[in-house]
Amino acid sequence: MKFSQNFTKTSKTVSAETESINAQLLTRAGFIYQELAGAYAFLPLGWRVIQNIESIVREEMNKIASELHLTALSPKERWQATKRHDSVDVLMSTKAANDIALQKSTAEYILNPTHEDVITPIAKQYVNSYKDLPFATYQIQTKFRNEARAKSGLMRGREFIMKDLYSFHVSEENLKEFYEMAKERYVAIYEKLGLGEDTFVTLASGGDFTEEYSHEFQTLLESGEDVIYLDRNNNIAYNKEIATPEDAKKLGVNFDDLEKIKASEVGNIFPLGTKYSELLDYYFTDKDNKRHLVWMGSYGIGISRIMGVIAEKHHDKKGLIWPKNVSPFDYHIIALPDAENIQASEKIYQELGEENCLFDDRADVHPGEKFADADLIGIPTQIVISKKTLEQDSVEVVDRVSEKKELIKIKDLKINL
RNA sequence: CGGGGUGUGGCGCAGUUGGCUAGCGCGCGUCGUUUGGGACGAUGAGGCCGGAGGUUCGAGUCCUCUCACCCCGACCA
Repeated sequence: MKFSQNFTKTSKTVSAETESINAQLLTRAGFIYQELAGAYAFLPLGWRVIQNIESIVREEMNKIASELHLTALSPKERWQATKRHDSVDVLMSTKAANDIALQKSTAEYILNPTHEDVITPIAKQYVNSYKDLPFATYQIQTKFRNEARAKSGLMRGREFIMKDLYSFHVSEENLKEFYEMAKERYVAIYEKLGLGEDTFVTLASGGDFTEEYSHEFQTLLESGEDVIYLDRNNNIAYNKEIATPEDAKKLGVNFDDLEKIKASEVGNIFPLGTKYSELLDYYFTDKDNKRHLVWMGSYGIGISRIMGVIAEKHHDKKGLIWPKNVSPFDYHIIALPDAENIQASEKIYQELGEENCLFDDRADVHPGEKFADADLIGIPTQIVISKKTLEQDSVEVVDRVSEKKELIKIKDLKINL
């Protein structure tokens, strides 16, 4: 993409009210635009990051489930059926203004905060036999939760993008098996996202979903919203909300030796058991023609929150620093002004592939501003092209992190990158 | 939901005990100069100060209500 084709701009300043690093940097760099408290538009550069995160998630999820796309709206009856209509306080609902005005209907629609209540009736329509179980399906979609207090930029929104996976089984054992498989896929995802080293499977309460446990994936982060109790060597972690000396003992670790450290939840998995199938009368028939409740699991990953977490973790004074796998582009071509340089750079841009490059083709912008913009946007590899480099048939390849510069012959560029 | 804070051109801000024509920086337009780390000069456009009501000869400034956003806490399926 050419810089001149991107309609957003970078900014040197951001409101003094904006405290969170991810909101500051992503806003200044033109990745996101705040529409209201806890709801952000993803601008072209930001949307590419989201899509990169999504494709990493898809790659792993497709190994264990099929992708679908559920509705964002649902009838309120869906939520009444599971008794969550009145118990879930973050529920957002809407009515059709015109229906109200014309007194045609008073129907209330829910803006889905999650989809257990929605997917289960669908599963029930198609899968009623042990022969069709187990199965799993997932989607990536915008969720709506009326958080009492939206905060910290992308970290806690009222509208956010989430990957949610649901699995259905004939037995607890079968559920557990899949649950472990999902856990492995999650580990692989955070690895690919460049968060692997700092992300720990963390035991947490089952919350509203289940009386049992659940597992969270917590990424160590100074600005995180959670505190976890961690034993790095044995790879054991608890969420503070449930950590007790007794639990620690059960796992053979000394409670007092656990590291207490701040983290941000980037995913969670719940063994739902038969809670929802009971509420929604979801049974399957076994081979002896006996009816049993379906066992279910639910597995989430906060896509947009991950973008926030990455921004919080990977930046310096100058701006963002994207891990290669999620960076909006592979290369940031900085063509220093002078029409000739820019024209010459055009060929390199084509050669490296328009899809892979952000090409700063602005002819009327000073070098310093281009460098500052590139550092702020944070594409890991910068390619500087100037009269100086062209005289040597070369470009200067700069690493965003180390600032190491290397002169590379244009003809060797593809080999060296 | 409790507590604290902030709303003034596109963005970031200043605006004195109420006073005259509401300022500054960035950005934007035009002209010229400039081009390896956020250039310079000239010139110009753009705001009835979140909204409603009130006090006053006079309100960005004081009062009441309200909306929005930010921060701390509670909550977070």
